[in-house]
This record gives sequence, structure tokens and C-alpha cells, in this order.
Amino acid sequence: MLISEFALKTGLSRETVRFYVRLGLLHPQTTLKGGRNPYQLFRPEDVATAELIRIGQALGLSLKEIAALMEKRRKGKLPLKGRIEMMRAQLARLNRKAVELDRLRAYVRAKIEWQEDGEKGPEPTLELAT
Amino acid sequence: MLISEFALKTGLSRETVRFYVRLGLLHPQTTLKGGRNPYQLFRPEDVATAELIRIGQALGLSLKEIAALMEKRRKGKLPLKGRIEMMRAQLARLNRKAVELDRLRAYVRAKIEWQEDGEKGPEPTLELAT
DNA sequence: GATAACTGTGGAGTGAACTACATGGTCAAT
DNA sequence: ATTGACCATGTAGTTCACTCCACAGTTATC
Repeated sequence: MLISEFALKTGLSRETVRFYVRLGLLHPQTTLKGGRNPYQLFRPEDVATAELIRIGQALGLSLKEIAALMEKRRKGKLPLKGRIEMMRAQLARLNRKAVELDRLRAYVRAKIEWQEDGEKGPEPTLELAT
Repeated sequence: MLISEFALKTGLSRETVRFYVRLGLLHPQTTLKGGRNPYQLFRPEDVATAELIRIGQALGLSLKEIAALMEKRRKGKLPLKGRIEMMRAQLARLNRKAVELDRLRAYVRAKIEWQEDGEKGPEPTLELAT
């Protein structure tokens, strides 16, 4: 598919798509069409990649970080041990994030209950991580 | 407490604290100290406010949005029902985020196992949200 | 073959959220 | 009274993630 269709499918603007390509987040193929400035051809897997970008962003990763992770994966140059090592690090990060998120959720839940209870007892607090 | 102590307590830099004050996110009192440029006095509730800012950011709210919400709360214009409603919406947002995070974690864990297993069987995939 | 609807490149601009000075006033301790 | 650790203001710079635009080539449609 061409860029406009891809943009429509992913909900991104054409400009943003080109921006992502420049950053190396997307790797469309080049068509024979377009002469000196060949058109970019996007495949279904690129749509999946866009989805991954969205998720990464939702998790608070920067585009640079996302690009770096994808580059490593894409090259597959890492030996098995290295790949696993990398994914463990990623997982650890995700886990830390999950813990933080859970803490936040518990806090908000407690606060709602506390308010429904007429604000009796001590107001729930969110202790900062040390 | 003065700005340095406050910054330490909240994990923010002094510059960031001043930035937040400029944006109206924090409302320190003014001391008698400091002459023409009076020192800012932060109270424990300001530390709580800083925590709220952190939460809001984790939820993907902009500082502007956070400021707007706080302004509403500060003015006490929201009735109890409204406050609870707001927190429920916040909680729902957090929950969606947690689900996404769990999905991603499961994916990474599966991938690690798959690799440790010699990449036998189908490569785990991250089904896209519909 | 004119024209509308695409495509590309290059570069500048925007808004958000900091971050880094330079400059100068204030305070506590010696 | 000087020194060092604070404080404030103001302005400028940075990074990130887009976003806009002018200009030009290409393709599809009538």
C-alpha cells in the first residue's frame, strides 16, 4: 500500500509516517513507481510495527529508544545470549513500570473508597518510591 | 520548607519546581524572608500536589490539563459526585494502561522462553488490540 | 494532453517540558 | 564584615515529537 492508505490504516498523518521513516522506525520498500523519488511501499507488517510504536509510547519510551530496540531486533546480529539478555532487561523495565502502575491504581482506588465513605479516617497517600 | 528541601523531597530539580510554580501547578506561600524577592515557602500539601502531577503525567496528561483539573479542585467547585466521577475516569484510564502493559509483558516473557527453548515452535506474537 | 490527485524532498516552525546560565539579593556563621 | 550557601528573576537554549509548507516529479482520470 502507498503512504496515504498506510496513514489511514494506522491513524497517523502522512507527515508523521515520513517522520518515522526518517527515524528508522519504519522500513517501507521502494516501488518502481515514482521515478527519481520512488514511492514508498508499506506492507501489513509495517502496520504492526506502527502498533508497536504506539504501545512503546504509551509505556513512556521515546521514539529513539523504540528505534534502538527495533534496530537491534531487526539486525538479528546479537548472539542468542545477547538477545535474551536484552529482552530480560526490557522485561525488567516493564516490570518496574507495572509495579509503579499498580501502586498508582491502588492509590486511586483507595481514594475513591475513602471519598465514598464520607472521607472518614486518614486520607490515603501515595508514598514515593525510595 | 524552602525550595531546595522541597525539590529534594519530590525528586524534582529546583528549576523544575520554579517552572511548575510559573505554570500555576504549585502555589507556595511567600515568606517574610528574601526582601524584594521573597522566598517561597512550600508546605506538605505541596508535596502531595507534586505527587498528583507525577500521576497525571504517568497517565499521559499534559501539565496544562493537570493545571486545569487542579484549578477546578482548588476552587472547590466540584461536588462530591463530580470528584468521584473524575477519579473513576482516571482509574479506568489506569486500568486500560495496565492491561496493555500486561499484554506486552506476557509477549516479552513468551519470547524469552521461546528463545531459550531453541526457537522451536511458532514465534510468539503480540496480537494487536482491536 | 490537460488536470487533478497523488508522490517525494528539504527546510523551517511549533508547543511541550524542561534545563542552563548570568546576575544579583539575602541569610547564617565565623 | 566577609564568606559561602542559599534564594529570586529573567532570558536563552535544548530535546522531543511532530507539523507545515514550498516546490517539484509522477500517475490516474477525463
